[in-house]
Formats: sequence, structure tokens, C-alpha cells
Amino acid sequence: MVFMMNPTQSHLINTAIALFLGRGYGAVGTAELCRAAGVNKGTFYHFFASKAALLAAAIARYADDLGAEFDTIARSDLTPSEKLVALFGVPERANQAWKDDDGVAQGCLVGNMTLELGGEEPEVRAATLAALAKWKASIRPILAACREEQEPKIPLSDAQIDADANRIISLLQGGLLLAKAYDAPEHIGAMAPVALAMMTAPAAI
Amino acid sequence: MVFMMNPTQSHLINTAIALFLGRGYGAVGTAELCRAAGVNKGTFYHFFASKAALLAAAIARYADDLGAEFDTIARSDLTPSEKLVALFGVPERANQAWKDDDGVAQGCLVGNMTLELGGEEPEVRAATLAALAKWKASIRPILAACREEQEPKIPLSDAQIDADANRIISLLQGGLLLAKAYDAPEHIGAMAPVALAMMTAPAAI
DNA sequence: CCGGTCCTTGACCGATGGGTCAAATCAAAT
DNA sequence: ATTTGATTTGACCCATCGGTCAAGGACCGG
Repeated sequence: MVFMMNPTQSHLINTAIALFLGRGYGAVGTAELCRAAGVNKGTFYHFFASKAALLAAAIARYADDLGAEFDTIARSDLTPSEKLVALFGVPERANQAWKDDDGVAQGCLVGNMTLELGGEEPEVRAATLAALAKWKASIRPILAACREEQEPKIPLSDAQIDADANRIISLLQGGLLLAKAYDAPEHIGAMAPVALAMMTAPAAI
Repeated sequence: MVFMMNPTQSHLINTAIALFLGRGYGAVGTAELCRAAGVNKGTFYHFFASKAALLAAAIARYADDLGAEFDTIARSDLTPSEKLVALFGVPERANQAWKDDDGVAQGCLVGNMTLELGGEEPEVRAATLAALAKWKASIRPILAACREEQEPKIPLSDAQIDADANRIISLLQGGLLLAKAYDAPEHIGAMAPVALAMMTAPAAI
């Protein structure tokens, strides 16, 4: 999918990411999308079967980009706890940049589309689930290292780590939602200490 | 606003809550709204200046209802920690009920609309901010009691309690987002232990 | 110079979007 | 019984919606 993609198609995807993030799926029409990308209707439908298909592709690219940043953190030489905290810096910086450039914190494409479209548009739902799965895969090793560091003796269950990963995603998305609500990206970083508290809680969660 | 409201208007608001929650703002048209409420277009625009105005009213009612449940918990005779955990049961039960009835967990109207509409539609944004403020007001005394119980000596700063309240809202909304993504209401309750860990963290957050 | 494939054009389609309006109906209050 | 104001009706407006299509370019290996 990522190899040798047609530049027009690629540009359409980038335009979609920017517009859907900023104004939502329903509020952005195909005509506006084409105008913004400098492309004609026919070209749009040459590359994508539908508006929903474009969104699915946009989510996939967005998820890849963000996942790559998570992986970079996971592979860095920070301590597990520092890595955990660093995760929250990624969406926070992105939202701060949007706020500086466009005047508004826009949240996260995956979170936004999940709440706007829910179960409708099956291919979009599939794309969001794939995005969450990818992010969880990037985060899981960090959490395993955190638990290891804390209680080296106790063997880690996969289910436990998976539940932890879900909670970290929730923390990120909860912070992102508040950031968009208040147009204040710092709410994202404010959840990092909670993640830390959760991973070091005396009572096993 | 709540006194002696016209029944037709009230019914329109309830219909709006159900439809916008389930399918999003952009995906539900005024015609469908009217059909579902058994009302004509003209009647709709007799009571509401626009589709956005109806949404604002729907958010206000939704926020009142949920806030009342939070208040009931706050005034109960549970311990502060138990109250904190009980908060998460409210949206979890609502989503479980939707899942049982309609087949899908629908999230939270305020969270859904915040991510779908963001800064657009000023009156909607005002309604969501009011909703968050109301919920925070209900939650704040519970958090103050938790802190009190933990460290009776240290005086509580309003800013600290406010930051705590924001984090609890984030926890709730993060859980709600995952619940909608996976159509699994239990992700909401899964955030309760995190709230507990946060309020009892050895390192002050 | 050819044939074929990929890409692009822009006009066009029926349906639906949010919103308006003049006229009809209803419920008191006089 | 009449007036008055709030409520309700349903036809109507036009812009925009997502999507289609027949025709042309652009670029290829041969």
C-alpha cells in the first residue's frame, strides 16, 4: 500500500487527513475535498471507491505515522517509565502545532472518527480497529518493561498487558478529547502522571 | 428552561438525543428527525432556530440527566472511594443498555459531539462546555473527600481539585471512546481502578 | 508510429440537505 | 361568539450531496 503510491492519490489522502481532522467527516464534502487537493471529481473516484474508502485510507496512513513515532520511543534508550510518559508527548505536540497553525487543537483522527461514525461504514470501523491494534502493539513492550521493572518475579500474563494497553489508549484518547473540548493540548500531557500511577499502583489493577 | 416545556418540543429533544447519539450529527437530517418525532418541518423550526440549536438543547438535557445521577452518588452514604468508582457505573450501565436494546454502545453525547463538531457551531460548543462544567461540579466534592481521607492535614487547593476533576472526566471519556470503538461497555468500568490509583498515588500528581 | 493502459477532465445525475412560508387549527380568555 | 396568540401543517426553495460517465491526454513498451 505504501510502495509507489500515485502522488495524486497520496496527496488526496493527506488532504483528507487534514480536512476530516479539522471539520469532521460529515461536514466535509467530496467537492470541497477535491477543490482543496486541486483535483477533479473523476480523479477522486478513479482512486477511491467512495468517500468512506478515502477516509479508511486516511486513517491507515495516520495510524502508521503515529505508530512509527510510538515505535521510535519504544526503541529509544529511555527507561520504561520515561517511555511511558513520552508517549503522551506525541499527540500533545501535534495538537499544539495545530493550535499554533490553524488556531485549534483537532484531537486525533482515529478518536474523532470513532465517535462520529461508530459502527456505521464498516470499512472505516475496520480501519480504526486496525489503528488501535497497531498502537497497542507498539505500546505493549513498554508496559511489559514497566511491570518487569516493578515486580521482576511475577510472570506477566498477556491478558494483563493487553488490558493495560487498552487503558493507556483510553488515557491518551481521554486527554485528546479534553484537549479538543477546551482547545488546550496540555490536557493530553496531564494524563501521563495518571499512566504512571496506574503502572506503579500498590494494589494490582 | 425545564419548567412547563411544550411536550412536542420536549419530545423533539428526546428524539434528537437518541438519533444524534446513535448516528452522529452530520448523518442525521432534519427530515429524518421530524419523521422519527412524528412532527412536521415547520413545527421543528417553530421551536428551534436551527438544527444546531436543537442539538444544543439536547446536550443540555443530556448533561442535566447525567449530572443528576452523579449528584445522587455524591450525596449517597458510600465512602469517597466507593463514590469515585460508582461514577463509572453510570455511563457503563447506559452503554450496556444501548447495546442490549439497539445492538451498539453509543458512547456519550457530549464526547461524541465534541469530537465531531469541535469548535464549529458556537452554541453547541457552549453547550458542551457547560455540560463539562456541570459534571465537574458534581465530581469535585467526591475528589475533595478522597484527598481529605488520604492526607487530612494538607490543605486542598482549588486548582488541584479542578485538575483532578478534569482527569476524571478524561478517564470517563477515554473509557467511553474505547467502549464505542470495541462495542464493549466494560471498558468504561475498567477505568475506575485507574481513577483510584490516581487519587491514592504515593507521588502527588 | 502504434496500441494499450493509466490518469484526468468536467459536465451531469437524482436525491437530499437545511430552512422558509402562508395558511389552517387549536385553546383559552373575553 | 369572537378575538388573539401559540401551535401545526405540508408544500416549496435552491444549494449541495455523493457518485457517474464518455471522452480526452499522457506515457509506455514495441
